[in-house]
Amino acid sequence: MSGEFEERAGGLRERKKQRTRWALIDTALDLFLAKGYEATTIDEIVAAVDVSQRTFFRYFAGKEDVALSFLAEYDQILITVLAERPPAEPPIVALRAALHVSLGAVQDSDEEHTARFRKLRRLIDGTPPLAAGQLRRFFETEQKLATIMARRMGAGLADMRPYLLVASFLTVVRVAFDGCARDEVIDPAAVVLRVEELVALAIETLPGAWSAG
Amino acid sequence: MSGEFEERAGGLRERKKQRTRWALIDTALDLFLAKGYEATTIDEIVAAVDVSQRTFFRYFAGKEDVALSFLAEYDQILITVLAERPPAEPPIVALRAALHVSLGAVQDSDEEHTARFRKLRRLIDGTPPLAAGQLRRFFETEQKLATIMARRMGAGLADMRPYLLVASFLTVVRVAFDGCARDEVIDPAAVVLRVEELVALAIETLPGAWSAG
DNA sequence: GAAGTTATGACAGTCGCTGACAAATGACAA
DNA sequence: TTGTCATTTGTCAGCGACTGTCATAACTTC
Repeated sequence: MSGEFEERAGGLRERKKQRTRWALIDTALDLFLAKGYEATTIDEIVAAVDVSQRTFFRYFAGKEDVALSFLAEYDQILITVLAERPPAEPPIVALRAALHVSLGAVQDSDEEHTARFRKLRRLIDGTPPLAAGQLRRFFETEQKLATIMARRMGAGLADMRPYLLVASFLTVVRVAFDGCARDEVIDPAAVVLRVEELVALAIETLPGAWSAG
Repeated sequence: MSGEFEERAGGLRERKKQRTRWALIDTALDLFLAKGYEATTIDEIVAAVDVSQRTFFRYFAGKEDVALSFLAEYDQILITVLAERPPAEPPIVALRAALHVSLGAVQDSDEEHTARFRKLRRLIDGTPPLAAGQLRRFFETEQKLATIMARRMGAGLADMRPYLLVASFLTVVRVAFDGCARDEVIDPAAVVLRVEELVALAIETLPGAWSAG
């Protein structure tokens, strides 16, 4: 399911919008890969899709956004699932479960969507603005997850422990993605595997590494 | 010592350069605080300092950089000190020691520099581009520290544990800064205290939080 | 004080991005 | 089908960040 959005055909208008949206995304990704991110202009993208530049900026917040926006879906899954986890569950277990569902959605993507993941992954390495953008997305998700976690843990506003836990958890996930980039692991299934492996490694080694202080 | 750079007067030329540099930084910070970051144009900054726009971009990589660049000094301290710590020391102890030195440099700043910290701190909250920029700086420092840590720990390239430790450590520091921002703690001394407190809290609680998985 | 190096200014241009208004297009009811 | 309405799109004009180029000015060195 490359997106539960264009499936629910809300009408011709909505369908058309989704079509341009994905056309812009795919064209942008291809151009970015072919000529480089910075060397590609918005004008080239919109010319290829045959829409006006103004329309581009009605769909996306900026050049960076056209490449990264479709990842937001998975952040949302993470947030939603964590919020619905049983409150009695240990925090780290709940986080891991939410991550598992989110990564599962990545793995269940159709061919088209998998191709986008691959392209984006190859693209982000060696494109600092995109790497920075992804970093920002992680941070935004962290804020939302931390709020949910604080409620789960019944923590007061001054209690930093939920923030600490969520932030360090997402950091592990991010490090896993970075590692995949470094080792040129681009297949979504392989990436997913590696993320969960690193979370397991973190659970195994982090307590010891931190408690030596 | 607001910077070990302008102290070592390398000649008239060098002194003049440092003077314009700080003039640009201070003017920018003041304007950003007065009118807002986005509402302030580079033209306004350079007009106030009476240099050309072109000169501005010879000193700084961009609008964001003029506000954040002077923090780089402290990242550098962190890196240098970690590299010089005795290899036998437990990793977390070495990180903590390096952090202590870096934060010590912040506390030992002169009045002028302390004022800059305050301004920047007030500025970053509610200015997403600057917050994102700081996030990026953290990430860059993380990469460098991780490399040093990998060498310290005698870890191979595939071993992610040094990355994991450094990244989670810097995340704790970052969360501490965020907490200061949220609670409007702007005094450098208070910020420093809070960061070290949160690191202590993390050492106390993170192992337990992570090992429950 | 002359020669050489380096910083600065002026100018022109590209590109990302936005506001405003008019034209086109799909939605819906008569 | 047709007319009305809401929404989307294109056009245009403009701002501001940022860069390359080249001449000029400033410091440095001998």
